[in-house]
Amino acid sequence: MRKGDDESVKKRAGDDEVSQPNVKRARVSVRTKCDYPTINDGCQWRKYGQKISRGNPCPRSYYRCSVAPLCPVRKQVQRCLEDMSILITTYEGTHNHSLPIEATAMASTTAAAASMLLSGSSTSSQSPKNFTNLANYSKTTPLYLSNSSSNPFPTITLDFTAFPTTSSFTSFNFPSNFQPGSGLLSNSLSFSSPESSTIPKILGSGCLNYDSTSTLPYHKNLINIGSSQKQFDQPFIGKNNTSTSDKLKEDSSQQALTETLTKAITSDPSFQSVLAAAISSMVGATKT
DNA sequence: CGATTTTGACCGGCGC
DNA sequence: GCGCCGGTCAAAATCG
Repeated sequence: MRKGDDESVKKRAGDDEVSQPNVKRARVSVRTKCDYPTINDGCQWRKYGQKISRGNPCPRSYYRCSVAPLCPVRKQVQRCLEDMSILITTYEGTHNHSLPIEATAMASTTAAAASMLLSGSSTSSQSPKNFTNLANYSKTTPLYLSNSSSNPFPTITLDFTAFPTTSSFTSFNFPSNFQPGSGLLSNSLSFSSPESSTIPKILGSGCLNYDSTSTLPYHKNLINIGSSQKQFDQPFIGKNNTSTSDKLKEDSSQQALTETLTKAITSDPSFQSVLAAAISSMVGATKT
C-alpha cells in the first residue's frame, strides 16, 4: 500500500510538521545511564521502527507519541557505543497536547531546550550579557563546547550520566577546538513551550557541554545535569527482559529519573541563564 | 480483541 | 548516475 501511490506517504521523512509550524527540527538528546531498553519519561510512546545504524552495533529504535494521534513528537532511542549502559534518547518536536505531570518534566525540559535552539536559529540578536555570564561560569566549571561545520538540525543534549543528583555543581569548560562559523543558531532564550505554561525553569545544575564533533552530523550540544542513577545496577540482559518485577523496577527507576529531572529543573533557576548564555554565546560566536 | 511491537521494504538525501 | 544510509511505513506477529 505504500508503494508510491499514496500521497501521504510522501510527507514522511523530512517535513511533516503539519500541526506545529512553529516547531522546527530542534532535537533534544537525553543521555541516561539505564539498563533498560528505554526510559520512562511519563509519556506514552509507540515504536514504529528500528534500525541498525552504521558504526553502532546497537539498534536504534524510533518511537512516536501515542497519547495524541497528531502529536508530532518523535524520539529515537539508542545505546551509547562507548558505554552500553548509557541510553541516548533523542526527542524531536514538542507535544501539542496536555501531558501527565510525570511527562511534563521531561517534555518541559526538552521543549524549552528545543525552543531555545529554535528561537536561536530564527533570530540573530546577541546578548553580551549572557555571554559574560557564561564566561563567568566557565571560570569554575567545565563546559565542553565545540562546533561542527554543518548542522541541519540543532541538537541539545542533556546528560544525566555523570554525577549524583545534587544541585551544587555547575561546570563549564570550553575546549580549544571550539570554532565559530556555523551561523545556525542565535540566542533568543525564550523558555516557552507551546504545550503548557508550566515550563520555564531549566535544569538546575550540572555541567553544560557543547559537542558537535563526534558522530552526529548535526549540531550537537551537551548539557550535563547530573545523574539520576539510583538502582540501575542490573545487568542489561537484552530487550526481552520484561518480567513483571523487572517492569516494576524499571518503572520506579525511571520515575526516579523523571523526578530527578524535575528537581533539577526546578531547584536551580540560575541554570537557565547559564544554559541560555552558553547557547547564546555559541550562537553569537557562530554568527560572525 | 485492541494495542503495541517486530520486521522487511521503500523512499529521499547525500556522497562518490 | 549509482549506491549507501537513515528514517518511515505498514502488514504480520505478539502481548495483555
